[in-house]
Amino acid sequence: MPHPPTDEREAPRTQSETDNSEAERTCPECTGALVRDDDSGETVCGACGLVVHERTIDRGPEWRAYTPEEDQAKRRVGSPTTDLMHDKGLSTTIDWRNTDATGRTLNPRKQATIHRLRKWDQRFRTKSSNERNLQQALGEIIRMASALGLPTTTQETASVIYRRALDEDLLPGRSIEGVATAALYAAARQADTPRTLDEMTEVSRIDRLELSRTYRYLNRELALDIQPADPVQYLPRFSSDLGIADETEHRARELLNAAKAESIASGKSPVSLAAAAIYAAGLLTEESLTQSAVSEITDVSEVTIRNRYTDLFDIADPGHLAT
DNA sequence: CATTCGTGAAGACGAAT
DNA sequence: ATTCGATTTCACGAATG
Repeated sequence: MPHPPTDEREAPRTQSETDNSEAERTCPECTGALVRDDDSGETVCGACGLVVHERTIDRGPEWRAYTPEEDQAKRRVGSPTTDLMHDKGLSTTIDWRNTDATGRTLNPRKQATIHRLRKWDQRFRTKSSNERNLQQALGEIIRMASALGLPTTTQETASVIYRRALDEDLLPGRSIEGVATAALYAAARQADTPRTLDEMTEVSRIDRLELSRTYRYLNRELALDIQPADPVQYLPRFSSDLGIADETEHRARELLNAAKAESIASGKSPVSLAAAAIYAAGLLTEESLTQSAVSEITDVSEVTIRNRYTDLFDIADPGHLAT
C-alpha cells in the first residue's frame, strides 16, 4: 500500500499542533524544572530525566517527486525514521574504563560525562523489552482516547502514568490493556475532563471491575493523589448529549455549587449528583426531561436520581418548587 | 399510557480490624 | 482476609397526569 507523495501531508492534522505552544514549565511527573536540550530537540526534566516533548512527528514521506519516474525511484517500504525510536535501532555499548581509545586517563569533566552516558546506555538496553510493551500500550491509549474524544495532552499524561507503572514493576499479574485503560482514566480525571467507568469499559476490552481495581492500585502505588471528581465537570458533556437548553445547564451548575457549599456532596457518587442536578434543573426550567432519559445517558439509575435530586432541592431554595 | 415516586432486598465499595 | 456501614441498583407496585 504505497502512499501518495503529496496528499497525506495536510489532511488529518488538527488539534495536536495548536496546543503545544507554551505548555507547562515543570515536569508533570516530579514537578522539577524542565530543561531544553538543543542537541536532541527534546525537552527534558532536569530532576528525573523524563522526556516531555519529543520532536514534532511528520508522518508523511520526507521526499518529494515531480515525475512518475522519480516517484518510482524514491519510493520505499517502511516508515521514515523518527525520534520515537531512541536510537533508531543502532545500539552501542560503552566501555567501563575511564580511558580514551589510546589508553590515556580521561580528565574529571570528561569522566563525569561518560558516567552519565553509561548510566543512560544501561537504562536503554535493559528497557528494550519494556519499550515493546510500551508501544502496545500507547497504541491502546491512543485508540481509546480518540474514541472518547480526549485530547492529545491527556494521552501524553496517560502515557507518563503508564511509563511510571512500568518503571516501578507494577505490571506483572495485570494485563497491559487493563493498566493502559486505568492510566487513561486517571489522566482524564487529572485533566478535569473525567469519563465515567462505564464509558471507559465501553471502549476497552476489560470489564468494569478490573478497571476499577487496577485504577485504585495505580492510584495508591504511584501516589497519583487524584481528588474525587467534581460533578460540575460532567455537566457539559451530559448536557450536550441530552440536547438540553443552556439555561437548564446553568441552573444545574448552580444547584451543584449550592450542594457543594452545604457539603451534601461528600460521599456520594459525583456522576449521580450531576445526573440529579440535570433532572432537577429540568423541572425548574419546565424542560421536559424524564428521569429515564437522564438515566439513559448518564448511566445512573432512576432511583438514585430520585434520591439525590430531592436532596438538592432541600438545600437549594425551598421556595422554587411551584414554578 | 407514560411518568414519577417509594420500598425492601441485594450487590459493590471503602475503611477499619 | 473479613466485617461493617453507606451508597447504589434492581424489581415491583402505587399514584399522578
